Amino acid sequence: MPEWAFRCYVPGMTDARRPAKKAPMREVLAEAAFQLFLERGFEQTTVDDIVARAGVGRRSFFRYFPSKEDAVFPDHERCLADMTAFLAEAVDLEPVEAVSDAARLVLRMYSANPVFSVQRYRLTREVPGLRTYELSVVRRYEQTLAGYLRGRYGESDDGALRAEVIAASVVAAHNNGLRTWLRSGGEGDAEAAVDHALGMVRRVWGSGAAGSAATSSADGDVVVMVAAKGAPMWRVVQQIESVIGQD
Amino acid sequence: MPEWAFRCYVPGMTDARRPAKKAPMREVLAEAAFQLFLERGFEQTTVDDIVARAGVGRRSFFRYFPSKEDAVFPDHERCLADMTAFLAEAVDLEPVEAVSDAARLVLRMYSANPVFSVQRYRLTREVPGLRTYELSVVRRYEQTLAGYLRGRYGESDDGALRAEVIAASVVAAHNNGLRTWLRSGGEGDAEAAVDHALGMVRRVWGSGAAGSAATSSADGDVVVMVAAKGAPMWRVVQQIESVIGQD
DNA sequence: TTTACAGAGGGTACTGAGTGCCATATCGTC
DNA sequence: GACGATATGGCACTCAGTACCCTCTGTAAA
Repeated sequence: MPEWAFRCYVPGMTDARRPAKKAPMREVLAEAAFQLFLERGFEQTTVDDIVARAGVGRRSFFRYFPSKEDAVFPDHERCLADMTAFLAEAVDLEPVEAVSDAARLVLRMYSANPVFSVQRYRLTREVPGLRTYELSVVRRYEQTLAGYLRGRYGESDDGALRAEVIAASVVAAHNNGLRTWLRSGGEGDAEAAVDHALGMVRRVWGSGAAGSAATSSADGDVVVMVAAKGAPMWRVVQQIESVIGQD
Repeated sequence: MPEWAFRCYVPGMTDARRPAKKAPMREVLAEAAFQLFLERGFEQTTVDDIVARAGVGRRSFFRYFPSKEDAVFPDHERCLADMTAFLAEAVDLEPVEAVSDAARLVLRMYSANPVFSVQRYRLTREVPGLRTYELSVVRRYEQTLAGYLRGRYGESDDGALRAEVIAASVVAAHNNGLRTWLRSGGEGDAEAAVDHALGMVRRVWGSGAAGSAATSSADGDVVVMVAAKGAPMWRVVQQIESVIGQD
């Protein structure tokens, strides 16, 4: 575990990565905590153990991390802020594209520190308390995406419902790709795995899919297509895309 | 809060609802806890308060509930078991239909005790700890659905990915409908709200949608349709459905 | 009837997370 | 040097959750 894993934050939307002349206590604590968690396990490590290794007072830990779990995910707050900022600017993007790109910000945070991310993934898988904590983090991302989509879709056509379902789909697809990469030990191509997973969501829900497809079909607006009886709808969609040369 | 709210469990798949001659301690505890949570708040109520009102020893509380939060959701374990049992039998249903019906089991648990469900909803909304706990419960439902879909879809065509995205969509749609009903104070039609929400998911992901549609179009397999440039894919799907007389 | 046993509940003491309060640096500023 | 602000340490407390052991009660075998 290189100590810079706790210092450098990559999605680089805000003012991160000042060289940090005195190794801020937050990072010292996060590193000490994570090393101990790897050595003896999360539940077997007390906050007293952490502050002892970090050489600081116990009270200081809770000044920087509201709970022991927070020390395992020291970067999500910033990433969430970046996502919010990104979406605030994303007014001209197609909505599903926008939230897909927003999800990619999270992926980039993980893939920037593969070793750390993989170790954390294995740790989180083992500890129920960390799994629950991670759920609450993921939920905040999902609500951020849903809030954005609600704003874009407005009240029309079950906008709120559509926003929530799409947000859930994007998060599920993103996490599927991310976990595939994490299970590989950080060896494969994380971007490709997530792009592939998000592609399925974009094809089903995105308006860019049909839009650019129609544009790329020089003949105009008429689509003629043959569908087999009993074909599932997602396959029909795939078929439309292949007919009109999408993807 | 009628005391039967803690006794009668409705989705009735297993051996529930024995009259319970001596008011089992688990229900006594759940009711005492819930009343206290409503009176003075969740965090302001200690386990000692609960066992004092229930007139039992402190140790007994943790024999029936692994944590304080569990006392707020005393019925989910059983509902989860019912869902698992239901899906184990659902081999002939179309997969998306099956998980939609499975989700309706959860809804039925809520709508069986409207007053209790609405009070719990308001309580959960206020208490971060309960929100997090609820997330972990919802996640278990979602994983149950995803596991079933994985089994149905197999390894082909990104089966695992599709399973997770659909499970997430179904859960999101279900929760949207459920929350709509809960926010209404339990006045509206819960089934209708959830059916409507699940309909959107079924139309997009279900194979029954395209299947029965193609079947109902007497002309055969050829679908001719006109799509406007830049139309969103979900609207294209809607259009296909209306063209071939679906829904 | 006595004994053995099992299962439900009660009691006590302990660990450890998280909080509130106050004391103590440390640092820049006037 | 005085002063206020911010960062940190120390202490005491509450409370959730657990380990261990006790009592009681009902039941079945001897």
